[in-house]
Amino acid sequence: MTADEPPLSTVDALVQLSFLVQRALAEAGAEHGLSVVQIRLLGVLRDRTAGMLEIGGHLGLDKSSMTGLVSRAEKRGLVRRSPSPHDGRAVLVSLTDEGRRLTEQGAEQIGRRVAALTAGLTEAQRTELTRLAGAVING
Amino acid sequence: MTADEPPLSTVDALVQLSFLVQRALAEAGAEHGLSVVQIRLLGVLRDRTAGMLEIGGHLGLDKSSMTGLVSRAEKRGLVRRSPSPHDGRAVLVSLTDEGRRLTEQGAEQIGRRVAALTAGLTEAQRTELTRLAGAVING
DNA sequence: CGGAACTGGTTTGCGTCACGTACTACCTCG
DNA sequence: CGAGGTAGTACGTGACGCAAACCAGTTCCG
Repeated sequence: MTADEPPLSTVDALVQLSFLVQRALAEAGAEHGLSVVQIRLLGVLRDRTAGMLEIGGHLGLDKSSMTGLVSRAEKRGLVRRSPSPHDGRAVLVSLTDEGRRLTEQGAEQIGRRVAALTAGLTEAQRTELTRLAGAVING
Repeated sequence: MTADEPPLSTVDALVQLSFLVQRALAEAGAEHGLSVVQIRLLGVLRDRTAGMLEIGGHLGLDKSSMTGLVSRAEKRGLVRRSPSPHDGRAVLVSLTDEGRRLTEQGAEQIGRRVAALTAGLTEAQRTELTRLAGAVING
């Protein structure tokens, strides 16, 4: 008998939910030896190709943190560094074929895991949750 | 003019929302030199006093990870290790007064930051979001 | 043109965090 | 008592993350 849990505050609910999602992300990544940060890196590069600084902006990381992050991904053959044609200082980071393959595959698995979290909701509830989450995101 | 964003899938919405919340957590913690993990540690200890293994279970961490985590918190005077009266092997971890103070204070700041995320919602929407998140959590 | 100021990245050094393995001390059960 | 399981710790390794110093191209301006 699953006891009725005490009602959560909005804050507690969002915090706990975020941990659930993060854990799903971490587990999905672990299947391919990817950390959450690496997953985010691939996610950012999915539809664009960007410089280190720009990626760091998306991820909220310092540029000095980027070097190692990208280098590790590069060493695994997921990502490629190429010199910017317009700026001799800059570097463009993009997915390799292997990286793209892994990104698609990972996205699918993350989808499955996160969807499983909402398996207990009705379709209407899921839609509503998505709408509300979207409203928060586009604050 | 904030352009209408494209509609997000449920998965994308939850993932992005989780990152927003995690960032709020990280920022709130940073004000006191606490990492997200340390915050969680304090959170677990807020209403109970537990052994290393039990805490590790709540946090999803290996017992070997716990030693360092608790030791660092102990070094900052936030947490105390005491021998279990019933089991010579075990150790009981509990908050110090300083740790409790910081926990309360941090909880309040986290509350503010997370609440700020939902500032754009109506009260009814916030209630509904909380209900749906709760349903996922007790899924 | 030529130097000053700026900018994108890397390097280095330090601390946090997480894991696996190995080891100690302490139960518990037969 | 001895075998086996359990709670924690120690140690080495690796991913992260930041700050500060540094380099090489860029841009700005006189």
